[in-house]
Amino acid sequence: MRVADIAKRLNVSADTVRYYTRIELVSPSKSSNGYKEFSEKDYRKLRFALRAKTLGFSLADIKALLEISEHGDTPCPIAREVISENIASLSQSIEESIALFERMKAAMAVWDRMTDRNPDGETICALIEGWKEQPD
Amino acid sequence: MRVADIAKRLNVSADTVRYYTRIELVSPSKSSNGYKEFSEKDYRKLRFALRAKTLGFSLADIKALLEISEHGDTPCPIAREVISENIASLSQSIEESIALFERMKAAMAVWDRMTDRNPDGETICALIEGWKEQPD
DNA sequence: CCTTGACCTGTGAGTAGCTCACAGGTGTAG
DNA sequence: CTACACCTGTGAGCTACTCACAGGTCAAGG
Repeated sequence: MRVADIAKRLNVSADTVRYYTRIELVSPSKSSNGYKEFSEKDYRKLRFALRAKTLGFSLADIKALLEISEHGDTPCPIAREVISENIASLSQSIEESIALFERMKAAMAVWDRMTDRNPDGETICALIEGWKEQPD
Repeated sequence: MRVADIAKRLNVSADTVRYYTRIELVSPSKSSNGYKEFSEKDYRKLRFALRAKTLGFSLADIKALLEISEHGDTPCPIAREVISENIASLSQSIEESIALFERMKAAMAVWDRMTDRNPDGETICALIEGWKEQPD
């Protein structure tokens, strides 16, 4: 299989397959004209990578898991450890995103209230504006 | 003021100030030895940038707002437009993050149930594993 | 006047995970 | 054999920093 074939089978872009090859998640052989030639094993590795990605694994983590597996060991203890860390950090980043979301909505709300009374009011902006207050 | 002074006043790292200068959010003059020399106006611009960032504006957006403002126009209509778009995309990305979070927790839960019965079970891993199923 | 040494400086490169631009190769129809 | 569509690999670009590094600055001490 070449890049376009395997990309279609995996339902991702050819560029993504090329990128995964570039970071050596897989190392396809090269045909005489220099084109990448993917094996069935490469396909399964990439499929594994895409599945792991839906669980939030980074490509670096995935690469490590594949290497452990290639070594004959089970990657599972490490997979669990990683996912457990990821759960913690994702939980935190969701909270931060929600806090940001609230700030953004609050800013918009202030602006909406202002425009009721003051059609050309730019008051939301004053929250962040004001760097020009003095001439210099 | 030099990099370290302004960084301290803004409570950010000197590298951040240097970065903001590099992307030309501000363009401090240079003293004879090549060091950046920040004015009070630069300080206010950077303060504006940091405030806008807490509302989710990207540095590219902020740069645009500053340029509009410098031109003598009010950046507020654009600021509102941008924040409104950002609210939509952030809302979506929060939903996606939560879905990911659920998938991760589900995977961990499967693993927990398995280990109750099967101390060395690596079943969570089977969810993503299996790329080695055939020898090749 | 000189030197030590702490601290500060600018610049270049690295991060994650692609995506895009680009010059050139391949393969098939006519 | 020549068009021409399509495919290829590689290099660079994206965000918002952060870090490494070689060298400059400056006050204290000799």
